[in-house]
Amino acid sequence: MAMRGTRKKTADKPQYHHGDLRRALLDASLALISEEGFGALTLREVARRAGVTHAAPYRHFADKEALLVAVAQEGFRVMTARMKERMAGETSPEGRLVACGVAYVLFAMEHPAHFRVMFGPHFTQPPKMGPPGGDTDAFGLLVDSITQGQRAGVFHEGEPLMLALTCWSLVHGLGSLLVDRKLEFSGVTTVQQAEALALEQTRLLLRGLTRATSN
Amino acid sequence: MAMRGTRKKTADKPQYHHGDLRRALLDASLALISEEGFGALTLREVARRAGVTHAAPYRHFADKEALLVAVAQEGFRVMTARMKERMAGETSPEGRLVACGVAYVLFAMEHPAHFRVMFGPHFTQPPKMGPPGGDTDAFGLLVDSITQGQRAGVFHEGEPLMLALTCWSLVHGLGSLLVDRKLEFSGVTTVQQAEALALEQTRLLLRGLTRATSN
DNA sequence: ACTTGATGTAGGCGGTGGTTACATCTTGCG
DNA sequence: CGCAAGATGTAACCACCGCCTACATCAAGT
Repeated sequence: MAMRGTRKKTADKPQYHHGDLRRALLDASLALISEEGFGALTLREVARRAGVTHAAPYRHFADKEALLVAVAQEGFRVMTARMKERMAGETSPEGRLVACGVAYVLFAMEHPAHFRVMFGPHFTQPPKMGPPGGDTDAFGLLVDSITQGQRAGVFHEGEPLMLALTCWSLVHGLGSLLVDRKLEFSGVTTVQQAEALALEQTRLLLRGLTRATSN
Repeated sequence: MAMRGTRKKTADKPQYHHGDLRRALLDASLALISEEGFGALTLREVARRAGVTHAAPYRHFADKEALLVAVAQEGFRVMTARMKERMAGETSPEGRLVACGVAYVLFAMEHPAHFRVMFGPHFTQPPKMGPPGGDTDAFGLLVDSITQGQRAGVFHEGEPLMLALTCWSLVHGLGSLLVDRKLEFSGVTTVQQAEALALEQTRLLLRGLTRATSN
């Protein structure tokens, strides 16, 4: 009963069974969440989109939650990388902090499915992140940029954790509102508009963080 | 036969078999979301908790989404009322703005199920809110308090909509993080702690909003 | 070649869910 | 008192899901 070539419509390179099903499953999950929402994420539908049987994913993920955990971890890696990349171009503490926040919002806009999984309420156990300073420690980058600003004397004194939470709240709120399309009434839809808005908002908060200088 | 004593005492309307099934369904939905999460919200389980058959809810809600819409609208009413109540005690523009933000976060902590439904991503059509100034126009309260502060000369000039979006982002982010239990690592769990944190955060942002002179 | 392990297929089991059609009961009213 | 109308119960339909087992296929090493 050899039926070969059933799944591929075009005779692409005769890959292995699938080539990299694990990657394909992750991508299918992200596309599915982006297009149909979190509630539509189903192992069977993910397999369908990847062009395999509904049992195949179990060769790569123990169960549905394991798939979600993988998505979340990948999300934290990508987000942290984006932040580092964006902060690298800035030298001043203010610039680095703003870049950090803008990167967060940009990540939400460009990877909404990752964002939803990472911060959504559907985990029995929070996916463990790497050690402080690791490639998933996004929050550490934020705290560091604040303490550096304080050491440089440009930021107000105060508990760094609390200040970091404030910054996080701001960008997480903006990111969430954007991802969930609650700001469309205000005309903010494109990535560029979101970036501009993030820039304005983070600068406004920055004004409350910095010491006596006017402006 | 004894169906009279099973329900509430405040008989504002003649009560039928169940008394007020509509109310009971809403309450069951809220409890279910709070306890088991949004994904566990199922019409059948809601009916189960309300003590009726799984088809009974259709006498009160056209479908599952209609139930959610009702929850969301109620949420906006309650949130707006909470804001007004909390802002009433304040006279200064700064005080009113802070009260507005703190009320938002408190609402999220005290009504997490409402909050999730109101701002969650699972609506085919956003539930229509009442007219500006109505009992569901929470965002209007925010914008008003900002324009009043500008008129009084204590807030920085600038597009009120953009400033309002910034305030909204901050409190929405904090509310979301609290509701989704992402701040437990920092030890913030109780309502009082959340209120204190909201107060600090809004005041920090306020410092960026106010003009040079005042503290 | 032949074995072996990873990978994917075929099919099924037990269960849930939204929804509808129709029967039954309760209530308020004429 | 009896009945229409509304509120709830019963039963059923159909789709889908998560997970599991048995089996086929393929790539590669010896």
